[in-house]
Amino acid sequence: MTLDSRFAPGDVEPRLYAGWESEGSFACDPDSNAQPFTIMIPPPNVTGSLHMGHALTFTLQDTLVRWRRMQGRDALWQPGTDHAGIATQMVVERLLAAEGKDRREMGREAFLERVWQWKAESGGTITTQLRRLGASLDWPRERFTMDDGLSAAVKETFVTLYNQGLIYRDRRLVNWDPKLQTAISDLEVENREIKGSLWYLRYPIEGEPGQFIIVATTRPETMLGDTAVAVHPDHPVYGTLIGKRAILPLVGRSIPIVSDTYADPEKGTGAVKITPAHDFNDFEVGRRHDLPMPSVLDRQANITLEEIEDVLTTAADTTFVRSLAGQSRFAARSAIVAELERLELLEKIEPHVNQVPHGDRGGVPVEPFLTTQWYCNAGVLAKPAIEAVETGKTVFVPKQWENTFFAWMRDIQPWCISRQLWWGHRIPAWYGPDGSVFVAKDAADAAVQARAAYGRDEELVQDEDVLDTWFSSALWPFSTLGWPEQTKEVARYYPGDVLVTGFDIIFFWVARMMMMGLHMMGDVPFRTVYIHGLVRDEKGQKMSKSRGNVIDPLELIDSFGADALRFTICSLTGPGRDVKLGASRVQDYRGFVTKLWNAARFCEMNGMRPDPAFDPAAAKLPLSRWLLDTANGAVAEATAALEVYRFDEYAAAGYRFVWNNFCDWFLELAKPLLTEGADPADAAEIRAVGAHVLGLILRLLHPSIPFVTEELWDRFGYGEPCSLIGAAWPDAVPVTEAAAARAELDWVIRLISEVRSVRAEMNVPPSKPSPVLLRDAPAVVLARVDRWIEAIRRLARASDVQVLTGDVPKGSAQAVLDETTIVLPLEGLIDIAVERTRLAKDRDKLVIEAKKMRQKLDNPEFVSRAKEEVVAENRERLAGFEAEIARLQAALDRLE
RNA sequence: GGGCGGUUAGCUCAGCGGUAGAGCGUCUCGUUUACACCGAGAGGGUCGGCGGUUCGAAUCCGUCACCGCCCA
Repeated sequence: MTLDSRFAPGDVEPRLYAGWESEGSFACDPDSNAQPFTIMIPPPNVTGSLHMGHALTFTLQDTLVRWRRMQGRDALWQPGTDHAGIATQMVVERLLAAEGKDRREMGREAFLERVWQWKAESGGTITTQLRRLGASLDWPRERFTMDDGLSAAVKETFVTLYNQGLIYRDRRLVNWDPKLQTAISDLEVENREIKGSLWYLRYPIEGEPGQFIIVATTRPETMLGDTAVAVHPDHPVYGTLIGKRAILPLVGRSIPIVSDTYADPEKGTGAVKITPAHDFNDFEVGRRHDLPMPSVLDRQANITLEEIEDVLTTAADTTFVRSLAGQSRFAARSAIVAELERLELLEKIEPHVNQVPHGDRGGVPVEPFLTTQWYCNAGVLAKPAIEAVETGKTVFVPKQWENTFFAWMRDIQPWCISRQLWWGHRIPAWYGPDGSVFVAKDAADAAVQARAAYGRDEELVQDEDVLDTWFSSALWPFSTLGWPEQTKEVARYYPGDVLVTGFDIIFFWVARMMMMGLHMMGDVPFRTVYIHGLVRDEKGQKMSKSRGNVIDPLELIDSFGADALRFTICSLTGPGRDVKLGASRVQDYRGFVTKLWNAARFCEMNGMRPDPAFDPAAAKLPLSRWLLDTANGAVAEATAALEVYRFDEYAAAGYRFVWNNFCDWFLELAKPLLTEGADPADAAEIRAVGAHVLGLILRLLHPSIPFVTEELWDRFGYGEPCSLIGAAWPDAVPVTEAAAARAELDWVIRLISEVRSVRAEMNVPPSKPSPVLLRDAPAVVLARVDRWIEAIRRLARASDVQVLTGDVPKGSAQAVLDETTIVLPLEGLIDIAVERTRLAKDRDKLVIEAKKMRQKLDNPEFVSRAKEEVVAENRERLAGFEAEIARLQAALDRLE
């Protein structure tokens, strides 16, 4: 075999991924006896391409899935994509616009055909890209929210909820996006701070010439639809006007001045104009006072006069008002303000910052708009979902997010589920000639219902609207498994184990899956919700096209390999933290992949080969036992970290073990045992244990860096090609006399480190080896020295190691290691003054520590109140400090 | 206005009652036959401020400041 000097991810990754996929390594097995482990992918938009947020969430999911699969679980990572109603329709409409076409000219059927065609051509982008990341999704099970099965689930759910009265039609204000010309839900609205104005308008009091009530408004353009002025009952000035009437300027309508606590006496003038059809608060006021609710904006948010025609016939300024018809809301605002100013009905204008609702897709201000829409009674569905989290049937990690979930769910509003789009699940409702509604899974069913209702066949027309995309997403945890059919997948893989997603999606998706899962399936959709942060750039800024700081994960994969990107993501994913990521971080972590590769090369060069017959319990050498014992610790740490979703700790445990234990010490200390002339039995054991632990490392790290580990696994022949993905997660092995091995290796490592440290501080060049003399060394230390003499020579640059019985040679450097004093005779190479300073500094540091310790122990409160073991520990430490201080002082004295 | 999170070494972050840590960067030294995407060593912090609880606080409580998110 002979490994290349560099790992080449670009060559390896596609080959291994294809290997895994073709061997069915990602597949779950519904017939197996193994305990299932299920993760539902948050279906990316079919329009999407892989961005850093995807790279984060899918790396974490893949790490979990690969780990559980190695633990022997029957892992299902369910793939699929979302039809993304508005987003997809916008993409295709843009394409059509480039061709000079418009969907309305094409008609619904032709347009939908075009969207499906687009989906067939371009909808696979993201799934291809997920493969580049190494995501081990069960691809043959891939689903799409608009495929036949999922559409059946949507209809089943809609009909069920309708029959239960939980889905209904209602005429009320909705958030209307005038650009997309559809209703949207509260969640799809984002408030943006806009610097605007507060206009103070004078409304003449009816029958009292020269008297006005001044209203303050941020939206003068909607005044045409005013049907009242509201004043707080306790208003000091305007309170007396309650019950009188005002004349709406321009329109001439006589409107009541009503008493309502909604009018805040502190704000503006304390009097507000009431436009029930164009403001959520005003709508409520309108209901309370039984006011007319004329709309004066149309679907495109242009002025329409249709609903105020009745009063316009007698209007004061008909010509002006008629000129507004068809104007945009923005143009109308300017025109109205100018006209009121001309009429001296504009009191003043104040600068004002207000929150303006914008559609999250269209990006334009949304309008409250009075229409009939379909609603889902989320309030009823939320109750069991809240309870499930309260009782721990579903747990959020970090737990913090449960508060966010509760806050939203306890105040949830009716969910507007109808959209005036074409791309989506068409609402399964049909209307008879008299407007009667028949909700059914298909037209035939609806016809049957209509016949029963009318006593004859009537022509039915299906509702034109489609459902909110999130309606079908809410069913994802069970619709993908075949529901409403009672498949074995539904029985086996529902509920899922963990949902991994970002906090931005808790309301949109997590909450709705909880509601639908509990209502339709009678159980929560997942046991755990792991919420990760956002990916930000290196400076902590949100990535966005406008900032120009977007990093493309595919470019990072091209440059550094998928493993480097994945390991970086794992390393940086702490609990509840955003991930700040730049190319340099990925480059840094690539170093770890390279390190692992080179360690493996060394193993290979030194004849370490997998040996299935190797029994760790039979290892004799302290070095072997120490390595096996340390590996046990790393496995325990890594496993514990993954169990609690600490990806950072999992990565760190692997990093430390590979770099600081396996490479820095095991391989270095093994070198003398592998040279010619070393004991062949020792060499054989070291080779076997090295190969064993390398195999363990590959298994331990595979979930986060699947490619390099699989490549090494295959090249070394630990198993069949592409078999690491299915190998067993490592377990602790029994290690004979582990404590003794730990004590010995710990001592060797500290001895070498001490000698290195002294030499470096004294500026002894590595080219000048020196003898290492040991003073006051007990027998156990001398025995160790005997065993480790070669390693100490190499790693501590020692020409020899000897016992010092007589005086310390002139010009020696000294250091204290437990009861032993290390003496480096370096006459001529070191400066005695520097050595004195160095020893004194070491001593003084300890003196300060010892003093603190003594003060603590002299405090009777501490001794009587602190835990016994803490007191004992402090006593031991103080004794240790004092002994070391004495030895350092002795070393200083010897310098004279 | 309400809520949440953050503030620890130059940077990114762990630690969350009992000896202040890691990675990266910095500085010094070094090519010793896996690795310069390397090795060895070193320096670097009154743990945001102020109070309190405790024998003991980076850690618990209160309060303030600043930063960031979410909701109104």
